[in-house]
Amino acid sequence: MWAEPILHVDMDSFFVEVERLDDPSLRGIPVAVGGTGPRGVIASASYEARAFGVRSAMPTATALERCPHLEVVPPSHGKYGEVSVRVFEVFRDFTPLVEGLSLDEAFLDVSGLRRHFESPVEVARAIRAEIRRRIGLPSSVGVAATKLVAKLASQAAKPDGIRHIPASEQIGFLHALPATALPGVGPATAAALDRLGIETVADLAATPEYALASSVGPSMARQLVELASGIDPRRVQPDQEAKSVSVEETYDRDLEGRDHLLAAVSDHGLRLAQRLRRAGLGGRTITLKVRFSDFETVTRSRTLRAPTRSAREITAVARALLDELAPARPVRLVGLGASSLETADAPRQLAFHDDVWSRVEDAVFEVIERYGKDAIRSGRKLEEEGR
DNA sequence: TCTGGGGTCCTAGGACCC
DNA sequence: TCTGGGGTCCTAGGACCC
Repeated sequence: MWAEPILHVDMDSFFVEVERLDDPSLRGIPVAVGGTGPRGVIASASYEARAFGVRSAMPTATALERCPHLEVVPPSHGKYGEVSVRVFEVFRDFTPLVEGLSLDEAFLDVSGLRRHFESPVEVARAIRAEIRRRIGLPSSVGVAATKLVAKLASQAAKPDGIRHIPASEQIGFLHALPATALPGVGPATAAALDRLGIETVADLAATPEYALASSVGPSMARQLVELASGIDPRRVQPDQEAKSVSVEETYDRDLEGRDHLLAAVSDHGLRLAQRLRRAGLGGRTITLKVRFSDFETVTRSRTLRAPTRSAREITAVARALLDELAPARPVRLVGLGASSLETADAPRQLAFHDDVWSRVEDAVFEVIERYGKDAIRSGRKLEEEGR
C-alpha cells in the first residue's frame, strides 16, 4: 500500500486561464475575471494581478484602484463548466475515485494505480502533464495521506507545481502553518482563536478541546483539535448528490416596490425550474432570499407536500413568501432556491406524476429545445396579436 | 473597499408525535 | 394535575468555501 494515496488537484487561476486559452493577448499581464458593474467583485485573478494585491472576492472597483491597468474580463460560466467537464474526464481516465469540490478542484484516491505507477507523485506528474497536453491549462497537486494535508499541500505547490508530504513529515508540515490555513477557519473563528492567543496549528494542537469549545462550539472544537493533530479519516467519496439548487442576482440599482420584486421573483422562478429540469430533479422546499441595501439578508422558506420543478408552482410559492415578508426597504439582491431535492426517477416519482404543471412544462420545454423558442406562445400573446 | 453567485454544514427553537 | 424524554421535521440564520 502507498502511504500517501490521496491527491488534491487544483487548477491555477482557473477562470483567468480559461480566458487566456481563447485570447492569448491576456497572457503575461495582470488579468482578473469578475463583474464589471458597479457592484462587481473579482472571481479569479492572475498571478500578475495578485502581485498588485488583487484578490478574489474583492470589489472590482478596489482591484482597479490597486492595479489601474488591470484587464477585467466578465465571467462566462458556461465556458468554465465545459472546460471543467474536460478536466474531470482526465481525472476519471486515471481513477473512478474522484470527488469534485468545485469546477476546478477535486480529491483523487489513486491507491488503485500501484501496478501502473511507481509512486503517487508519478501519478500526479502524469495527471498534470495530461491536463496540460489535452486542455492547455496549468494545475497544482498536493500528495498526502489525508484529504486535509493533500489540500494544504496543493496550496503550497502553487503555481503549477507538485508538493508531496510524506506521512512521517505530516505533523511538522501542519504545525508550522497559521491556524487560519485550516479549512473551516474563517474570519469569525480566526477572531475567536486570536482572543485565545492561538496563532499556529501547533498552538491549536496544544490546546485542550474543552478550552476551545466555549468560544467556537463543541463541534468545531473537536474538528479543529483533530485536524491540528493530523487526524482526518475522511475517505474520497465520488458522486455526491446535490442538496440544493439556487439562483440569485444582485442588481446594479436597488429594487423598490412590490411590482419590481415580483418581476425578479418570476425571472428567478423560470431559471430555477430550468436548472432543476436539466438536472432531472425536483425540490420540495422553496426558499426566497432577500438582501436589503444595508446588506442585511433574510430568508423565508416553505416545504411542499411533493417535489416540483414547475416554474409556475415555484413562482407561486415565492410570491406568497414575498408577500409575507413584505419588504419595506430597498432590496439589492433577490434569490430563489430549491432543497429537499428528489430525482425524477426516484421511488417518489409518483409525486411527480401528480404534479400536473411540471409535466405540462416538461412538454413545453421539450418543444422549445427541439423547435426553438418561437414555436410556443401563450394564448394571451396570440390574442394580443389578433390571431 | 462597501461587499457575486453557487454551494455545504451547523445551530437552535418550536411543532408534533409517541 | 403544570409536567418527561426522545425523535423527526421544519424554519431561520450564520459561518465558511471556491
